[in-house]
Amino acid sequence: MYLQFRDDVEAALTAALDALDLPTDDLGVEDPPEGVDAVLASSAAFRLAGEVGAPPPEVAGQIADEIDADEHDLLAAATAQGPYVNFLPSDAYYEGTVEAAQQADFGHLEPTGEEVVVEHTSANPTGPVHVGRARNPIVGDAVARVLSFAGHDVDRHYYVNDAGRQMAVFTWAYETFDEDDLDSPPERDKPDYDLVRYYRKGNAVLESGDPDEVEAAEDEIQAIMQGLEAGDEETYERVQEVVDTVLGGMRESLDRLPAEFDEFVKETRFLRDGSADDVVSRMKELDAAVYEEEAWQLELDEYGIDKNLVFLRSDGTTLYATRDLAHHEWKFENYDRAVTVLGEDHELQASQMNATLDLLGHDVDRLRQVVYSYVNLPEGKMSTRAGTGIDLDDLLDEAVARAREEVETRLDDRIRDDDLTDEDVSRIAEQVGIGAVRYDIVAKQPTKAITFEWDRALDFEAQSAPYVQYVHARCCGILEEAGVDPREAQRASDASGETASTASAAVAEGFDASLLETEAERDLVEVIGRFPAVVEEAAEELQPHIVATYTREIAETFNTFYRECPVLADDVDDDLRDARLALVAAAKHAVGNSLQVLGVAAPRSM
RNA sequence: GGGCGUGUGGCCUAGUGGACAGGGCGGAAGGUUCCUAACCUUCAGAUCGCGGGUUCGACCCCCGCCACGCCCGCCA
Repeated sequence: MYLQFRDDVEAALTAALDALDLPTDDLGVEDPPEGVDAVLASSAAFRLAGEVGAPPPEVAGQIADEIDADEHDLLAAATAQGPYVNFLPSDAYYEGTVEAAQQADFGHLEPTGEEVVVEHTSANPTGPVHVGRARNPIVGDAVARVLSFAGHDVDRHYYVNDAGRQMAVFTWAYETFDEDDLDSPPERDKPDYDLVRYYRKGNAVLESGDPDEVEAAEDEIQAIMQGLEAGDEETYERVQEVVDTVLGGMRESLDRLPAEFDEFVKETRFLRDGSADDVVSRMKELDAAVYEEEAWQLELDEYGIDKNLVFLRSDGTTLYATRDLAHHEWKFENYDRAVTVLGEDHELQASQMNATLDLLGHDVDRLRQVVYSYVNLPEGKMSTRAGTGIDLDDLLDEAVARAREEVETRLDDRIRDDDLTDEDVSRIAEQVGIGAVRYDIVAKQPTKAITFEWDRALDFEAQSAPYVQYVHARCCGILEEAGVDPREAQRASDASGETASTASAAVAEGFDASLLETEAERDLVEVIGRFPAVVEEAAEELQPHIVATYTREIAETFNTFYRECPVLADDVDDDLRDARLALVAAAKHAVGNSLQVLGVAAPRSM
């Protein structure tokens, strides 16, 4: 409805400017500040003042006068307020918004038919996922969700680095050492925690072991790398055993977020199917290709990159970057667009790859990156190899434990008589704890640096997931109290909008939105109405934190409504009650679905 | 040294060149016979890193500087 309103405003504005014989290329449509009684406004008068030869307020007046609101159903009036033209919504707009938000799939945009692959996380399978990288799966999953909401056909990929030196080291170490050689038992009974000990042991030996031992190890590591490059099946099997085992453990941790993948794309695939060789041969033909110091390189000066990209070693083997090029050509073949979520330390690489793909004749506009900076500890970086850092599992466990504590202390002075079961307590602890972690990360611009602190990451008050989740629970509480099955309602918002719930449909029947006339109610309708536009913008910009900002706003607005507008009180007239109930259902969908975009659970009770 | 990114009250954070820079935490003071107080209300607190410039108008664009982070391997 908001999007339609925006179309109407643009049409009306264009027509008015045409009638006044003014240029229509800059409509200046924007969101008015808080306290202004309009859904949209235009600042075009500022720029047109010179042309008209009159001060902006006068121009705004002329434009407003030229607009006939009656021509547009959703528009009540266009009024000049100082230099601005404000567009006020009609009753039909409020009615339509509340109506539209009754649908469980509220906020999903029209299918675009565009196939998009979102690659994220792609951490080397060397050990447990730690918090330093946790931004990647959380931001990546949210990006995938927001694109999906925006109507795209989304696949999520994890690119598995199984062909590099790290995995060769790991394989050698795993095959060489025994449990007896290791210093300590695994920190958890999980394969990634088990095997990372071999990786650490191997690296320690390589760094400061007996020279003969190190030399023998290097020979073995080289043999493994050469074997992979040559497509030797036995070597491949040996490495895969380590890769798949560790990856299995990492997946379990990622699933908790949840961050799930449609495909784990292995680097060795592009070695085995010949596509890495193929891209190498085409690169050699490029004008920018040079053969220096026995290695094939690419000069990328024309892209402002003064560092040559080596794409074939002097021993004839490929590099990570080469294989990644083959990987991206594969993406281009199979998808319309590709989004990669990567750490800031990979930016140069990404720009080199972009430049190379461009040289190879690809349309690099189809490729976009979302860059985030790593989460550090107050004492410094986290490292799998060194074993410094906080494991994601530990963070999530602690989050859930603290949330549980919180639920239990609140149990005593609970007003609501809803008899939370032990299962409810566990469910809430899980939803709130993990939600808080996700929200804390997804709500910030990914380029901002984060220093990890327990208390900051696990604050359950104010601008946090629980604040928003609580609003959802309040909505569910009211609906339940009114006789609407909360599980129906819940399922509706979980089902990615396949079917509207019967419960919500029942609420939608016969309400009169014009009864919603207090400021608190109108504000709430207006904020709910913006949700599709928020999804649209977040998808366009690949910035899920925009949705997080929105959830805070709608939560705040709902809380004001909640305080000022009783729904089920005895002295509330039946018609008003129905209208408000519809509004609550609308809010529930807007809040629930915006949380869903972020991958944060929407609890039906807290 | 070069490239990229970040810099908003004590702390964290939002902010398409346009209507008084929004929130939150922490601090101070209040609110629950009423649909969940993980809530709400009020107060104090800002030279938007610094200096220039463009513009009718700059946190936002341009130039210079400072601080911090990341990168600059025939590693991944």
